[in-house]
Amino acid sequence: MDYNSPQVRIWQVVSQVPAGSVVTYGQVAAMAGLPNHARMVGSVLKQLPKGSKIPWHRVINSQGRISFNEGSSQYLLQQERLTTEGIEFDNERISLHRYQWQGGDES
DNA sequence: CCCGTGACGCCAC
DNA sequence: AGTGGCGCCACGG
Repeated sequence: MDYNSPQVRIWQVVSQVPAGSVVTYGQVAAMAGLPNHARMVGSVLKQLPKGSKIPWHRVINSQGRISFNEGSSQYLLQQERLTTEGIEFDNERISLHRYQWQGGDES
């Protein structure tokens, strides 16, 4: 396993996002050293094994919305988890201004 | 190998 | 605010 592959770096970034905060796909890509590769983040998260501890639900799109189709079981699961962590939805939208994680937590 | 698809993001209308 | 086009690129057929 290549511990410096794009997917591993993406996992590492997402893993650092604290409960109660969110990050956008593009932001994760940039933080992982892959600017302009937001799509890859979605692709990587999609492949996560189902029992994964990685907090994939804290990743939303740049509009502050969940990227699954509204009403899908996945959408509901993500929304449920975020709500549980204290994140508020304003008409299906999350205020990035209030919840977006700004990193700066590096060691 | 070519092509459609997609958990994206930006910008132009 | 909605729609469409494009850049990006991993995946599956």
